[in-house]
Amino acid sequence: MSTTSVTDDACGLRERKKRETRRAINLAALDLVEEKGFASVTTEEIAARAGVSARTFFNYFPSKEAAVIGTTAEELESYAAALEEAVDGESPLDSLRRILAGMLAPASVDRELRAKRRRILLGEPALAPALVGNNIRIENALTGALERRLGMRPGESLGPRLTVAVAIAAVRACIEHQQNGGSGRLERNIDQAFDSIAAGLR
Amino acid sequence: MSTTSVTDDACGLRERKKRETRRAINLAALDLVEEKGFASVTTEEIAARAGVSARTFFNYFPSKEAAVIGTTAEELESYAAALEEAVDGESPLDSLRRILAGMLAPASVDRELRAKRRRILLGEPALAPALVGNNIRIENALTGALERRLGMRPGESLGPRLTVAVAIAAVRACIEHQQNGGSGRLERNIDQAFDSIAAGLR
DNA sequence: GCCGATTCTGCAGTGACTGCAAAATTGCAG
DNA sequence: CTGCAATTTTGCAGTCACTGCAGAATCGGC
Repeated sequence: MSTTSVTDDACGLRERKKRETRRAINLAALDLVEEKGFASVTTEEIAARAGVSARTFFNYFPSKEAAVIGTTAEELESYAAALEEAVDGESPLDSLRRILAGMLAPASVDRELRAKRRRILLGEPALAPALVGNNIRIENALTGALERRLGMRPGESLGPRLTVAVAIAAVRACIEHQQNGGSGRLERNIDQAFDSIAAGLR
Repeated sequence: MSTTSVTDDACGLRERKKRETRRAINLAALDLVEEKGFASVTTEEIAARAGVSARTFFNYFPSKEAAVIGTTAEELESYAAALEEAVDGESPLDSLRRILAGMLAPASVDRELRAKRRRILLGEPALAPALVGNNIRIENALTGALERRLGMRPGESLGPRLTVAVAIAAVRACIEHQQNGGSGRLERNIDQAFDSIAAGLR
């Protein structure tokens, strides 16, 4: 009901507190997973370190995995907004390359946090299923955005969903390639992957 | 029931019995999910209907989801073998189109079972995360096969993994498109998707 | 300082999943 | 057939993720 702007305006104190709690739980989860490994961490521990009750933990996240991953609706909206706005001379695939690469790169702000996230999320094989599950959310958000950018109704054409799904798959393939000790460096491989796709795979 | 399936070498009696048990659990799981929905089915029920103890259930499948999905190592190997062998005039992407489409199409044998599987697996949103998780196994198997077909060492190049990941993503996008009430028919959309990819997405 | 609405918390319960050791079953050799 | 070793099944006890519910605490506006 409140007119929450695109990213964030410090509206009520109540809202801010919820964000802080959410963030605290996510950070506690990341730290604990780094210390002991995903399997050895209990939701009670995470809740305790975050300073909330065990029950409140599940008011913020539907599962232990989700608490570690910690993707917020705001992030999704922000990526969607970035894709929705067309940039001159940039194809949808180009935009996706830029946005998805940005999700992985440690940003100027929160540099260490982003790096830590990446290290922990990609270093825990037990999280892989949950991560690809999370990709579905991202795919849906980006598909809607691309449809709007192209002036289409939802589901009108297969095109937007296909483009988004392929782009996400490309990034995921590069990550997987890296984890299996594959050749090359991540950033470079992603560039190469998008070039291959634009040129037409065989 | 004694008709051992197509790709089955009747080795020992012990081995055959394990296969039958595995299959019985999978079928029981499918039936029960169809009757009551995934969330309302317990692993004990599945075990009971399959005629094994609750504990034995977990000797065959690591989770409730896996029991419903029921992908066997033999299936994976069979798909991998199909991809590994090169066919004249068929690019890797073409082979993947043929093989992946074959996984979805109700085969001549087991027609009803395949149809039922498809109906139940795709009709249960709760299974979506597990299904994409399962895709990782398929991706790894197919990536290895394509690497061998191209005479590459594992991880030598990003190419094979990228091709496989994109192909799987294409099929998944078509399914998702269908489930969201999107336009067109599945078979046709898959063809169109692979054509788009071969032509180079933008 | 008071009230309605939201949020937090404790409690009790269900059910997935695991390790362990005894019991049943199988394959094989004598 | 018959014991014997290996494999598989099973029951049991236990841990932990996750849920509904109802009361306690907190917040925002008056």
